[in-house]
Amino acid sequence: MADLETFYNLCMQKGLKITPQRIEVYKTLAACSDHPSVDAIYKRVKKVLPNISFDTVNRTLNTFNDIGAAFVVGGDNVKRFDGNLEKHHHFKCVKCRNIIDFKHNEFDNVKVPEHLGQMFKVLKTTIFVEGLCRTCLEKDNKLK
Amino acid sequence: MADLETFYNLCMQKGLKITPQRIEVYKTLAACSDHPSVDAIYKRVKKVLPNISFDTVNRTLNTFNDIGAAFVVGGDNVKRFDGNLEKHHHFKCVKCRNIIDFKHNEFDNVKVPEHLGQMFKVLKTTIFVEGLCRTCLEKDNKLK
DNA sequence: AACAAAATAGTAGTAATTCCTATATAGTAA
DNA sequence: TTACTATATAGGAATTACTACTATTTTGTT
Repeated sequence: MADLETFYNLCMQKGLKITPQRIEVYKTLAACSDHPSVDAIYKRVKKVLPNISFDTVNRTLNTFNDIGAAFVVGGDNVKRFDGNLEKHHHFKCVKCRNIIDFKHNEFDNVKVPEHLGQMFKVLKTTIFVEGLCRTCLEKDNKLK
Repeated sequence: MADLETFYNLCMQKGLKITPQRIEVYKTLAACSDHPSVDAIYKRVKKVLPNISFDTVNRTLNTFNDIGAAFVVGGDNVKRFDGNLEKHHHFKCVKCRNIIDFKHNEFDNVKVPEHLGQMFKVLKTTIFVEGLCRTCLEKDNKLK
């Protein structure tokens, strides 16, 4: 994730006020290498700002998502945020629904097709692999 | 989505019983070109099977996801199902969170890296593009 | 036709997320 | 600095999505 100064600029550009809550949520998310849920981030931020409310954390994260300072991953019950702006890709087990990051340089420079680039402002392109993880595969085999 | 006979075979292979509810959910999902939520599918199926319960629809869709007869898309609050097994890719607007399908032949034969293929049984590989759709872009510009 | 395992209907329950409103704060301009 | 206005926050209530539970029904098989 980018540094705080970039964050300040982004906020000013979007007309968002810089508040201690936003700064702390931003720093917390930036320090995560996993895909924390809102609740997980809330608990961590609460250690620094004990009075912060769950709603504020949730609203702030959604705001970050809107302005492209964070991304939502998942597709499951719990919304998870990805503050890792370093290029990486996702594998998702369709059974246990865990999402695992992986890096693969060849995937990092995928060219978006012309017609899409004209219709949308593209912020991010990732490869999304779905299948069965080893644990779920073994469970499947045992059932037979 | 594949035809009913393929569905029957898949069920037998996995030891799942073939019920009118499962058949109807399958047919309904197959007829959708969008990404319906559980609730949307429930409402449609209810027209044919008025007594079906929400729980059954939800459970059935999750079962389909488990056996690879459908996929979950989204990563937002509401779980959405994709019954379109034809090769296609997704664009997601980070702001309004709509997911739009697009086809691009060059994306259809992405090779999964060696180490991943060894760790997981890969069922599907798609390109996931995130950014801002035209509507949201225009709203953003108006705010300034 | 009878049986056992699996699936369903109809809630009730749980957990995640958003909404509401009074209060507090950030950024701006005098 | 001070005052002002728009925005943001805290706290809790409300809403929504999803899952769990149990009695009953059904499937696939003897």
